[in-house]
Amino acid sequence: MSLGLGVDRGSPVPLYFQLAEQLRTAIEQGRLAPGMLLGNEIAFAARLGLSRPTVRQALRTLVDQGLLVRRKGVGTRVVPAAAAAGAAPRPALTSLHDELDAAGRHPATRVLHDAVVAAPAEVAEALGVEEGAEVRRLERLRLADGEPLAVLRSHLPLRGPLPPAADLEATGLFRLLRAAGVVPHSARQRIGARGATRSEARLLDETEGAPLLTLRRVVVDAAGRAVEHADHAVRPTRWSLDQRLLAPE
Amino acid sequence: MSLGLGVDRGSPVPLYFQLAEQLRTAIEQGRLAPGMLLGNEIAFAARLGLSRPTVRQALRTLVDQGLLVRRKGVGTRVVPAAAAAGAAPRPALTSLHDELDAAGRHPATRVLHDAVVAAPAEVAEALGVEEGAEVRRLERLRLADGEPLAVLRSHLPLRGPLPPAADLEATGLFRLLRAAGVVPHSARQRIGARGATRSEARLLDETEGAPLLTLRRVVVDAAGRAVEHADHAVRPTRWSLDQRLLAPE
DNA sequence: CATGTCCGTTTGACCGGACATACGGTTTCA
DNA sequence: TGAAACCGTATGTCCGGTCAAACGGACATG
Repeated sequence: MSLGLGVDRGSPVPLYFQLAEQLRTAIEQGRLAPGMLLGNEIAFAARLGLSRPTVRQALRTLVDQGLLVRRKGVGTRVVPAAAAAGAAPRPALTSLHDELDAAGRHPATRVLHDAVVAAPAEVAEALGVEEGAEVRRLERLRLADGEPLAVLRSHLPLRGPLPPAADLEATGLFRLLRAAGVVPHSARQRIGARGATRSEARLLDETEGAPLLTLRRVVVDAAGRAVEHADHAVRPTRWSLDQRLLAPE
Repeated sequence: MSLGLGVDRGSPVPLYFQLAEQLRTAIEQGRLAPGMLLGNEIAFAARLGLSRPTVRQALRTLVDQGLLVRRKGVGTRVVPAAAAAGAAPRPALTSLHDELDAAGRHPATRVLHDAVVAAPAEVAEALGVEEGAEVRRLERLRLADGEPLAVLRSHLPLRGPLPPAADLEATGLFRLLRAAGVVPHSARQRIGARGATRSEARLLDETEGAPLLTLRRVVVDAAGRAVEHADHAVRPTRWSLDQRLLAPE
């Protein structure tokens, strides 16, 4: 095979994970061409000194990510386009702040509004609190490289110690929540578009009615408690969603 | 447990799949409350007359879908919010036509343009053909319940028998491609927004500059060959993207 | 009273093997 | 010559078991 495949049993990193990572980089670097590869899981496992379940676990993660395709009676093939598509795992619940950070676009935040208000009907239902119950309303302006990027409107349930407003200008909301022990688990997200309101236009340096990308999401933690109800409006000329989709079987 | 759990060994449906489906419906119907459930995989497996790996395979699919959370030394818990979020598997590469169909919104299509043209630079690169090579350019107007919904612009590589234009008015492009033996495998998608051009506005019954949701995707098949380069513009007042996101570990 | 340690429990990782099923090419038969 | 039957091969499913790692509470210690 001449690929530098081989696992380190001394490492605390699970064997299946080591193997998956090595295969992924091999695919992305083009050292693994399309065609019948990795032929025969059993022989492959024997060559690596691993058991078949372990090898299968590694292959499965790559199949889940669309890098490999398995067919019964044939074998496991590499999807060549995966290399071009780059390392894009499943669409994940990410933080806009961290995303900008990772892209090297220097995020910054200005807190426009931060107060406890009575929950509007829609927010109350999404957060699982009674209508009119007190929630924290947060409105922020997110900038990237100094340019206005998005208006972020959030409603948070009043639970536990809340992050001080000052910190919100320094880092992202998700990171503060996580530091406070609130771990986001999953979210429902609706993506749409609409024209900018007058105030949004002023904040975002756009004209009234200019097209904005909208993200409405409800984030919950592992216990099922609502963490955040967000309603964001983003300048589509400065940011867009990039996703990788897999066809269902 | 008093849940109607039990697998049918006579069925051709895999045991782990039967179990996963039963657990999923139990969760969605609220028959499985949060708290420590399914306690102890080993006992659970014994109770069902299955082996632990089989049970774990069932649990894993549900964990992947965000319905369960496992913690070492604690157990496997049900995520209650999942019930509210509904049965939403990972974001999949779906067809707009089929999506409307499933929602009972009676999709229809008008072919506005269908011709072989020289590939523009961007399209050529995305499709993996040389710039200026011949590709099929397709422009369609998609309607839902008789109302204009989106302008669909596609570029298809000239390969194999192409679906006749007449069929395009009757059904979706994906279904025709699949019938022709071209199976979509994965796609990269970019979601944005912009103002409607004059011609789009006329087609969609909007005003010029009205905000539109844009989808740009490159679809590839399992062999890595590009299947379609699409550039769609959708009326956000009539349709929006609904997704369910999972937090990474 | 606070802190650190031990320990039972539960999932995580890994191994070996067995049989079923689907695919693709070959061989055989009409 | 064409189509049907056959067979090798690969993944899919399922089983049994072992050891490690992490969590949470009880216990002992300073």
